[in-house]
Amino acid sequence: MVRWEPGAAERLQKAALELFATRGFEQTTATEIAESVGLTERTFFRHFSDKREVLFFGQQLLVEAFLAGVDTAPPDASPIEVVASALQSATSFFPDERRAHSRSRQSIIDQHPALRERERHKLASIATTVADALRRRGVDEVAATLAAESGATVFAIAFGQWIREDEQRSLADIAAEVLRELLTLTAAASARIPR
Amino acid sequence: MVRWEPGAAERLQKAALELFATRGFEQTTATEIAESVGLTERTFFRHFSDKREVLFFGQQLLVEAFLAGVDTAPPDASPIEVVASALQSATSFFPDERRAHSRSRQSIIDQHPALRERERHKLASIATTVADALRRRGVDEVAATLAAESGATVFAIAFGQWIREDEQRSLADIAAEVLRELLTLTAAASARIPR
DNA sequence: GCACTGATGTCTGCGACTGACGTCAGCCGC
DNA sequence: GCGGCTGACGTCAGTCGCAGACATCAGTGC
Repeated sequence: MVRWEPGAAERLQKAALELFATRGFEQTTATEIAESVGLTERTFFRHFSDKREVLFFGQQLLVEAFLAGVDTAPPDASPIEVVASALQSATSFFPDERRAHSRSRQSIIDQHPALRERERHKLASIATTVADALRRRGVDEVAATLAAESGATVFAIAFGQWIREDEQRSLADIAAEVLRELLTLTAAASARIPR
Repeated sequence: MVRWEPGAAERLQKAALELFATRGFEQTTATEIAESVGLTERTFFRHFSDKREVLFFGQQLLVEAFLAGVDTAPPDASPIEVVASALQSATSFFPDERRAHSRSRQSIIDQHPALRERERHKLASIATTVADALRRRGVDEVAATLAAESGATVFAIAFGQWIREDEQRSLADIAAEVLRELLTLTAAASARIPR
């Protein structure tokens, strides 16, 4: 007989997701989430630094997928090529089986400005992490930031498209196309904006 | 004899800036800010939706500067050219006289994750607004988002460079160079990442 | 057995924010 | 010039997010 059920954080996250979906984010208190899985509010805040964070539990794995993609890029790859590699690695983190789950999770986030703010922050911190990794490869400050932020933008756009109701393509395919569109866009401008 | 001094929001912002700089953001309560200018906490929250927002009072003018730049771009301009125009317009919003003030304000923001989160959110909402304006010009969904987010990234990088201690160039000049670097980066990749 | 650790509960308090309601100068129509 | 209306503020009371301090006790190692 164990004193506590294991996996408290996971149970809290699952319960939070359900409660947010039914009652809404603001109408759900941390105490309710905790007690619905037999824990107290205090324990909730031991696992998550704030109430919003419960929705982002596990994101570290996505960050690591990005970094793995950076590391597997060939040594002579240009910054954007490295980012393309990171995108391919990161997108494989979302197989089609996760699509439905991602959709419902996203619909909660989209409904609450505070959650969108946190989501943006998470994306930005991924970009920062990727930029650091690029700098370690010798890419200069500005180029590293530009490339990493562009990658994050491409990821966000592709993800948004991936969870649309009528979308069939894989996230990786969509991301590759969006990146291609970015290159097309800038190429068109490059000819017309002189030094 | 007037019942209240005018410009409550401005006075609150000024007081908040000073208190945050001396005591720190978390160590300053909304009540303290309000009472330091002869108002109550309740009035503080009537002017600002939350405590962080007091630092971003007036940002609407920056958004309008971006939009003005979008509107003054020639009708046949490519999306990135429109963004370049928006950047030139927005950067003129920060003449060199504002550099010192921007620096001290930024040092407060940089010290508190919650404030950085809000700042990111503001930047993202600027990008969203610019993307909407691009769409109204007939630019398609993905291209509009990509161009607008790229513009926001360029702005953020340029702004960060502009407030460095040893920096002498104008914000507009820095932004133009950063944008040029983005085009160079993507051009290099465009040749090597096939369709 | 026995000390030690780590995840949890309990208690308590602060501060961010909100809704409801009261106040009163200035403006506006008559 | 008078009465009603409005808008900016104050007052009061409440909820909830979040954190510090300390107690509890199953499991683990010795």
